[in-house]
Amino acid sequence: MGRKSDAKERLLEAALDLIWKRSYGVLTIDAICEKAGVKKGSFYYFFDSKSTLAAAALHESWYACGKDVYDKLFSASVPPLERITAFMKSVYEGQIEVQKEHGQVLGCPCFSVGSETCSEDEAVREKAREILSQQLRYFESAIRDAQADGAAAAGDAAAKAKCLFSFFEGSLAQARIHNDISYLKNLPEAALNMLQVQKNAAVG
Amino acid sequence: MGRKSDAKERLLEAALDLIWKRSYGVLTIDAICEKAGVKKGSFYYFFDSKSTLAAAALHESWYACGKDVYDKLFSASVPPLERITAFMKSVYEGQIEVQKEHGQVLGCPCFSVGSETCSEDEAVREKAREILSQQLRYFESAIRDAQADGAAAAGDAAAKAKCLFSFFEGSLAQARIHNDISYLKNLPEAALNMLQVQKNAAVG
DNA sequence: CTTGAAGTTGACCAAAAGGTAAACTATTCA
DNA sequence: TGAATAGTTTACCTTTTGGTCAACTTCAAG
Repeated sequence: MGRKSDAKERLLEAALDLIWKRSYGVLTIDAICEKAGVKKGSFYYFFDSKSTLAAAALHESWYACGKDVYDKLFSASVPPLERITAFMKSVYEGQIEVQKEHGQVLGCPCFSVGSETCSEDEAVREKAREILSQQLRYFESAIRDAQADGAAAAGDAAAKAKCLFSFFEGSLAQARIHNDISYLKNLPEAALNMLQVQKNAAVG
Repeated sequence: MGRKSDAKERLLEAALDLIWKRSYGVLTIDAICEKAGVKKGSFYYFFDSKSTLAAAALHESWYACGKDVYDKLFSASVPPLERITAFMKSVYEGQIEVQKEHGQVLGCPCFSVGSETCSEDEAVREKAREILSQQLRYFESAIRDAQADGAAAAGDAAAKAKCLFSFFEGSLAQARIHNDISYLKNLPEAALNMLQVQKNAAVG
């Protein structure tokens, strides 16, 4: 019973949007409230600090959206290396859209925020780490499957996944920093190279 | 003539330290002043905003320190691929020290700040971009030299450099986010792999 | 149609932040 | 010695921010 409201959702959305488009540091409770069209009193009805809200916003964005995308692209029904290339391609295309819409490549909010909050703000830091660790596991299991198929070179799959994921996130961040989508264009191809797939030499 | 002072240097140092250990977002003029042991009036005597100071701090840290390290490690007297592996190794070892001293892997301030300020704060953003672009060029020219020597696979050196540099910065950022030095351990080896050096198969 | 739970509002407060300026101090050159 | 220059300090102001609270509104179940 009682009154209904979507204010909580609006706050989560506003916070994520500010974090993604700008940064965690730029978050103020006033700014979030204004963007969400919610009064400060209501903010404190739902959350007890901006850190709590930000962690919740990252959580929602992953468990209610991002994860589904990963699940689809990394589906076991797709050949393992294709999961990776398809994922890379989809990120590239996604960021093209983002740049068109916002005038800026925005990259991955967890990675940016994770780096920003790594030495404080435990709630946010831990949430970013949690999500990034989950994303890493998609890479790892695709690599393991590719190795089992003989499609990827053998070797420590966890270490390779860390490399590939670092390369991926690093490229995304460069694209954000330089607002330059070209950092993402060769991602699919470069990912395959990293996994040392045997290639048919393209004879000119 | 007039009075002497190192207040300006102390402000630059304090700002860089705060940015590196925490983040750009956490910078406040009061905090910088307190850390530097300088009164706010003096701050405004030397700088006109925190953004100006931060850009100057990044500038100083690169042109008065960082660049020398790159120049030494990427010296033309060293075989090109060794420049890269030696660089990677030195970053790994450097960050071990950083973690020991500060309890945290801190990574590369330009990369963190660049990502944080990419959609505002033009002065800082441009300075971070400038420095990162210069760093990229060290990679690019080493790759070019390695290709000329036949030590690295042929192909678009600029694109390869972007890949390698993204991988490098991505790994550093992961190490920072997870406070986990292991992201950097295999950097030298992984860098060589990325450049597709012909390897002597290690026969067990 | 009332009652209580759920959510909203506006007014308010204290602290922190950005920013200014006039008076002061130290240095050096003439 | 005394300007002129370079840097420092203190006190002050305004705006922004984080945070609280009591009064108010809406809703739905009994």
